[in-house]
Amino acid sequence: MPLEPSPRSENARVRMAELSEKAGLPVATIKYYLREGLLPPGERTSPNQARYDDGHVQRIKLIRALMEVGGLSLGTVGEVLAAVDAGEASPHHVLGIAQQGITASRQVVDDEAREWALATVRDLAERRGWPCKSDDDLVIQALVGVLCAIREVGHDWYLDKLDAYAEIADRIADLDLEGIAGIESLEKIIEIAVVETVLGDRLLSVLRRLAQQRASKAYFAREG
Amino acid sequence: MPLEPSPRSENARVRMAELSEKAGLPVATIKYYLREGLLPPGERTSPNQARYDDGHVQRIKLIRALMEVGGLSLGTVGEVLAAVDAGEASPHHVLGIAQQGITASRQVVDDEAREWALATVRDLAERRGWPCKSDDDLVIQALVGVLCAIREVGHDWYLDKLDAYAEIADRIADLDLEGIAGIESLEKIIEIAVVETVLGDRLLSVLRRLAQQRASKAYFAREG
DNA sequence: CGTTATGGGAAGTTAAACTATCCATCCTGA
DNA sequence: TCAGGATGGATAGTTTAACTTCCCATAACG
Repeated sequence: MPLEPSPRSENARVRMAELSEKAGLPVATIKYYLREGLLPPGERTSPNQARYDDGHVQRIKLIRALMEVGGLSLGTVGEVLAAVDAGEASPHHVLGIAQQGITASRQVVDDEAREWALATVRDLAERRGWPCKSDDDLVIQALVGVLCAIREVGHDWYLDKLDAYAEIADRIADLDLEGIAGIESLEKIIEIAVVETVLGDRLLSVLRRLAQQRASKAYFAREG
Repeated sequence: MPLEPSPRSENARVRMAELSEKAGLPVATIKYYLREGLLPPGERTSPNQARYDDGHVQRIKLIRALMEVGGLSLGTVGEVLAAVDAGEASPHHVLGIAQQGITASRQVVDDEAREWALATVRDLAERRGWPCKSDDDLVIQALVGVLCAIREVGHDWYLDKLDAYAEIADRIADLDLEGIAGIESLEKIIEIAVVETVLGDRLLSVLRRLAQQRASKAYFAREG
């Protein structure tokens, strides 16, 4: 057991083996993330040695959370984190990337359907006073895709409730904003926005499932 | 152009080529889905010929929507649809499968963290009057995973808002239930529940993003 | 009755996300 | 100081998912 030098201080500069242990990932995987640029290189101590710190551990945990909980691909995580690091002008843009990454390659082919969806979105946005400038905004595109999918699957009735869901979305957004209020660092704001939405989407979806159980139990008031 | 027999009635029994066209998928892919059992076999017209109907088209569209919009893997789609077909006793169970499929393989390793998350969930459920019987329920497990991920990533503050999000989840669930009220066929109910939640999660997440743009614009009241 | 399509299955492909193996240093404990 | 395990860096190999391609014996069409 030749190694155990660092006195385990709170923000220790550790080497690969310990980073691997703290992060709960095999060394080979961490090396892979380094190669892919998802993880910044360690701090050099000699031409071919390096140390890693708590920032690396946090970064790895964020990567895994975005993948495992948020369902993003490693590639999308890379794009999102790169945008975060770059302090990309607006959170919207960064979140657009994540959104795009989640709602994978679904560009609607049927022109008529896309036209209908676009009109629906514009109407909704106007009713709620939402910004809806460019039709080719990533988020708008995603919404168009979702709307078309719901229609294709034959559940148009569901769209009658669009306004009701939109109102709820407004309340969620207000809540989300509280998490950002008072923070100045743009980079921090963007990271919070990413966590809040990517993980928060999942959180809300699970809570929704639990609430559905409560609701259906109350409604049917029999075995369930 | 040797074929064009069916008079294009509304619910025609078509053959592979036309099914492929209506569904917008290559023949080979449809054959693959048949092999995998995601699609029921066509109606035989001779020992090795078959016809397909609108049910097949709908099924394919559902599969694609669940994959592309809902982000489920083909395997998860298969499990979910099998459960739907089997008229699996409760919608909860079916949705649990989907939930599990979305929030991939994230079983928390750290015992202490899991214990904390479980306690948090139980408290929350009690406050809201939610059912929370078995700790090993798939949905509970998913929630535990999400909670741990949020904590690991260092955004504990986010969890202070758990109750606020839970309240919103309750309102969503009530809305969701409207879509099911009045339908008797259990199988239909389950399908609606699946569509409402898998596609509905995504719908809500996109609406949320749009609402966030509105909210942040209003809050910062400057460029963004 | 010759051409084209079909159902069915085996094998090949592509991409993502790792995992394994090398090897020339490096570092550490005896 | 020096032997042996660890490290950084790179290349090649693995595994799984989701298709695609290919093939062939049988069917259907004109």
